[in-house]
Amino acid sequence: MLRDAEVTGAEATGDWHHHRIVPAGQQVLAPNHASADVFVLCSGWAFRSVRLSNGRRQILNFLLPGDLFSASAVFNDCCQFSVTALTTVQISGMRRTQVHSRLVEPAVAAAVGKCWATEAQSSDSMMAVLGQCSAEERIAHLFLQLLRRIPRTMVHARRYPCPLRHQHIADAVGLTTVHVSRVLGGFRERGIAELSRGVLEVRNMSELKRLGALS
Amino acid sequence: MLRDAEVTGAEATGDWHHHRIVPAGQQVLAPNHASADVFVLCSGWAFRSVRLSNGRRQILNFLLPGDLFSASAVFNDCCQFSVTALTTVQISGMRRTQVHSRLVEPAVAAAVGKCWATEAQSSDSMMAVLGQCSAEERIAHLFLQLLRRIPRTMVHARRYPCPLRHQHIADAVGLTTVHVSRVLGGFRERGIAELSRGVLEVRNMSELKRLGALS
DNA sequence: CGATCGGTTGATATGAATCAACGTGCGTGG
DNA sequence: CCACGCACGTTGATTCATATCAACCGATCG
Repeated sequence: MLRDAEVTGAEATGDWHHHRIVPAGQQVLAPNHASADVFVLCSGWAFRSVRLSNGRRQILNFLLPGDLFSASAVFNDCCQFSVTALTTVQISGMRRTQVHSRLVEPAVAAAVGKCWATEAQSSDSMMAVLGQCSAEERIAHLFLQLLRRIPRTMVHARRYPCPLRHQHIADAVGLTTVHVSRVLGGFRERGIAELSRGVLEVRNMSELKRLGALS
Repeated sequence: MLRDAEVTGAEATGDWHHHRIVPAGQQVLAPNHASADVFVLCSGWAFRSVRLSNGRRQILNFLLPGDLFSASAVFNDCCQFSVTALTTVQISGMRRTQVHSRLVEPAVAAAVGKCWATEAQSSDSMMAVLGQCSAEERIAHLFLQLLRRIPRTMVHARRYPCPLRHQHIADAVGLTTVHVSRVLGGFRERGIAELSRGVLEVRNMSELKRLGALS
């Protein structure tokens, strides 16, 4: 959990707003601990996940710069998920009370509402994918979701930065790493997409969309 | 969609609040239509679902009396899901603008926030179940979630009202009706639970919890 | 009385998991 | 600079859970 001693930058910005840097692979937020803060990811990639009693892990979503850890954290002080850094990340925390007091500003309320709606839609489509889609469709859908969110400025010649390992994909879409490897091998053979050394290269976007579009 | 001609009760309560009755099996809310209202289920059961391009349907959750169709509808006027009545239902619609203006009352804001947090947690656990659990675990988890929400006053001798058909269970947890039938047969044989003619009878709660508890 | 719907059961097919071996790149320490 | 270990990915063989196909049954309803 966030301990005061770990917080940096609080002095410079006032006590309602502070920053922290977490190296790749480390847990950023532990589950089932109350916190007075609402967190935003400022740089790097992270993911939100839960650990089940059988030891398995479900990745609930991936966090990119600008994402709230969870929009519901605006009203909820104790979250059941954990957040883990995928790359080195920079996070910013704001006091929940401070966020609440600014909710009277219509622009702030609208922004939170929009964030909320986006998250809800994304959860809904993930449930549909996990419940109804094949392995290929699941992975294609995950890629498409990520592609839409990776900033244009980071993309050159359809090569998208994407620091996921097979294990992350497997835990996000409910497959094993072995099967993820086979499916990605198929994508590569068929000239659809190729994930290698932190780069996702899309070779046939329309085929990827055909596989991964839900409706 | 909701047409004004279908709205009943608006005269009695003022134009910011109206009721409607929908018979079992009918669609209550069509996907991808904007609406100026936020809806609450007042009586009966319904479900929220999406239809995929391959024709398959994912039930996202079941709605019981008191549930908002979706908490995010408070800020979002166009939803991608549909809502269908499972039994005859009574619904109430409130003008979104009216809800917004009441959000300044701390009690209202807290209620919406709590509703939001509950929905988010439920989505998260559904994603974990769909991604990581076996057929038995999925169905047990669904039952446990429902049991917690069915009002005590409706329960006699561990017999819970539960108007789901196998098809609804199948679409909610991502299985076929045939396999749902086999799993429920197993539950019956092993004296865990029995679903028949709209009643779910729990015979061994601790075993059901062992199967369906996530953590 | 037939038709339809929901549920059950058996036989078979198939997609993904599991088990196991191997390769490759990379950091670490000798 | 090399040897080693380790994490990650790939591939093949096999197993297993669930889907699919098909037949049948009982209840309900026009």
